Amino acid sequence: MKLEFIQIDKKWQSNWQSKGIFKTNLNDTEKKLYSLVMWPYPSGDKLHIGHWYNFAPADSWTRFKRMQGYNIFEPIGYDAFGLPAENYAIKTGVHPHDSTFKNISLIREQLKKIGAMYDFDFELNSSDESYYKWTQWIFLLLYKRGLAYRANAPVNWCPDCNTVLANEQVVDGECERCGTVVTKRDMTQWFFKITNYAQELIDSLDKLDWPSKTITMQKNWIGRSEGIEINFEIKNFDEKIKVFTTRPDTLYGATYIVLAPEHPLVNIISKKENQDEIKKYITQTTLATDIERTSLKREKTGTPSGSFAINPINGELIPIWIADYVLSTYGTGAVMAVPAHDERDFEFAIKYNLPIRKVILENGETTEQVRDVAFIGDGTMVNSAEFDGMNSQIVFDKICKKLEEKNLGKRKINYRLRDWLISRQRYWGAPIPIVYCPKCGEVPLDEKDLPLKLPYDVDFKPTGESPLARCESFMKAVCPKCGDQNAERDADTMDTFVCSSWYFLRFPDPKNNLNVFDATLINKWLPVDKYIGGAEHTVLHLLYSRFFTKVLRDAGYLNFGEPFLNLRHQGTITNQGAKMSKSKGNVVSPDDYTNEFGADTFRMFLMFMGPYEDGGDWNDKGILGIHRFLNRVYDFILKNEVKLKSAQRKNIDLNLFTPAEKKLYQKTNQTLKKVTNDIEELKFNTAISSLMELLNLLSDLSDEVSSENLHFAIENFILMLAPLAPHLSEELWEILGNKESVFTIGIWREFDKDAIVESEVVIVVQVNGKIRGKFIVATETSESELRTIALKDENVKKHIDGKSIAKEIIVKNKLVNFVVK
RNA sequence: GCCAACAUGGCGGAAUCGGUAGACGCGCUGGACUCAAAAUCCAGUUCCCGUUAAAGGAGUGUCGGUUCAAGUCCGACUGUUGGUACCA
Repeated sequence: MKLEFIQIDKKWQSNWQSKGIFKTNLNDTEKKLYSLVMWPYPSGDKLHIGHWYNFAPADSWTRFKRMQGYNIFEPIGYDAFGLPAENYAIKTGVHPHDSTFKNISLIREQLKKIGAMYDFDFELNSSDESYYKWTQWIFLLLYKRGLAYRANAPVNWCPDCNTVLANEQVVDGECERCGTVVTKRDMTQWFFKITNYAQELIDSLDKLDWPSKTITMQKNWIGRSEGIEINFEIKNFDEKIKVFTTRPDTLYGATYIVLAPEHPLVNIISKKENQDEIKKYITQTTLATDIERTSLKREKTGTPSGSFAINPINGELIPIWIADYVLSTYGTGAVMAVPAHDERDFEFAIKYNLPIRKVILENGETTEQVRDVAFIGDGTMVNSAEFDGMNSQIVFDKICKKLEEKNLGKRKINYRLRDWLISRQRYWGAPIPIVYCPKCGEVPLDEKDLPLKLPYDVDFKPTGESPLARCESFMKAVCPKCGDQNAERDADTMDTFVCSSWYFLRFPDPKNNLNVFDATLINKWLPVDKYIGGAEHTVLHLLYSRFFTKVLRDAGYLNFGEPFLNLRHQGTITNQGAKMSKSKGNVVSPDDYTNEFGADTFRMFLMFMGPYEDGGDWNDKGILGIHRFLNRVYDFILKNEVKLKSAQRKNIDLNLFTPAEKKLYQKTNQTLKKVTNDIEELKFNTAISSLMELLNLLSDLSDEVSSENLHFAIENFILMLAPLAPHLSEELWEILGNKESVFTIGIWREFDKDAIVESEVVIVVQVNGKIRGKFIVATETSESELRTIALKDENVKKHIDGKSIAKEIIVKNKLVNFVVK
């Protein structure tokens, strides 16, 4: 039996390919549906369970939509640039280009074994020059629009990967890839101005059909906060300290000011007698890593500057401190400290014995009461002059107004989002299309000179410097502007996320290599209608892709601003509670299962394990259950082949049905309804169990129903099974005598609305909420009748006897409940 | 610490609206077939009491509440998972 399944897989995979039934006609956009999974990284580890868990159910959903009549587009490609290939090369000497192209051909074969509808004519490889030409083109577009700039800034550096990282790639102060503690470096690097789109990236999230968790995470990452920038004068100095606060209502409670150690005013305003301490303090803080510095467990430290600021609202003199709990990278790098109403300031004030002045009272609190924690909520104002007694939320506006009128402050919106640092000091990526001319400075390449090819013969051993810098033939350039022969190229390559954040735009027209960006097909086929992939890309790929799409829209190329209308995440499959990884040695290979049971069993088991969006811990115990089920289906149809083939096609007349036929017909339609709803919502597990129920009923009734009725039920059964177990279903469809594929567009059936209504229902009889009896009646039996029947039940009588009925609850088609005393 | 989600048999998990808890599958037990095994088929399978059956009791993390009725709604707590990390 095993062997047959493998053969059936092969037979239909080659049949589909030779007949080209899954080729998409891109000119037909009438009922277009662009279904996409996040493209895989072609590593040497090949496809793992996680890929299967992403791709196979996504394909099942897409097959279902095809059967429902959609013209579907389901392409696949490879996110081929990146560190693993390069690290592998360093270890083994195999060139990243060679290993990547080899891995791609291996993975392509594995992908074909899933039995998905991928049209490999549309396959993409981001490390191919025909692809990265356009990655570079997008870079130039951003450059021209003032959205790509080079700046010297303290950047995140991974000492192990020997490259800088984007903020999004630093997780808990560690490199997202290798877990090495990230350090800071001052470097001149390329940035994309994603911050220009901060507000729109938040606003348009509301229009998307995305998991709410993902939307919240993106919002938090962008981190919008409304507040005011307040100018504090400094006693005896001309300079002012700009402070950003979201709580202007607490201004009367500000008892000191804090500057980040990196703040430019630190050197200017430090009093002589404090300078030694301050120098010592700054050295000490710069030695600390970001993790140490931002760890909440670490006790706050600081040192006084010796100078004083003037609170603009009341003229009060308050000391200026220097402390590293204030970050130089957010806001203005300086804060007004309100210890009574901010946890961090409170902790600091306690430690250094700074005054704590309450200005907001919690409900029922008195001014005199001493708190042992900061109160950060809203309440009634005290100690705040004319604002006393008012609600703090109202005072927020009043103080802003007052400061703005006096020109002491300006309302501002701050974002946590930083610009996207895209330079990487590595070899295996898309080169940056910029040259540096001794005369003209920074000059972008001309579009017609793209692609700027990545040279093959490069010594890519990591030294902390970009490998391309050591490749003379690459580095030497002619200035596109003045023709100077001594121009130089940028030795860095682009972050792979640049490559992967626009690939969905490339799919509809992958062969187009004109020198103009032609978006005709893109605008027809996008946005992507269904995007399924891991949740780990929430603040990386998914945010960058949205940014690029908006830029291209603003440049007039695209007629849409959001790339993915509907997004879903498959859950994570763990093994013994841990994420599968090579280093932990807990990776489960899908190949072992597909070789033993075939693709249908394996993909169906993945879907049956539990809710798709939950994932779960790997356990292959149940796979035999699915395999048994598919075998039973196969055996059942072979056993009834003769009867099925003798069936005459004729109109169904419910009135002539025997009870068994009626029951089967009803169950078939009920299943059709359930499976249609469930697959649509990616609830594969319950769709499969209802198919199992139908098969159980079919085996019970097959001898009692006419061949026509059996044929009807089985035909529908195979259609419903088809998206889930495509190979076997196609085989069975053929056995039934069909010439066309079971995946013919629009073949899915509508259920018979009249047939799914139950003619009889079980009524439960309760006494005081406890079940004491059941009976079957015709649907819609009247309440009074239900009451009469319920009271006849011997067991019910027993429980009512001797007591009086205080209340009767009768729910039609459901239950009768007697409340007795 | 904060935010969010979740908690159901031996296991994975079902349960559109508050109305029969445990669908479906795994596993297990017994039986049929077989020289035997595998496969397959049939029956049983939340727990306790009873045991041929009926009847009864308990039960969806813990405690409490609302309701004729709570896995489902409300409150508190515990635990698990995911996110986040001094963002002023």
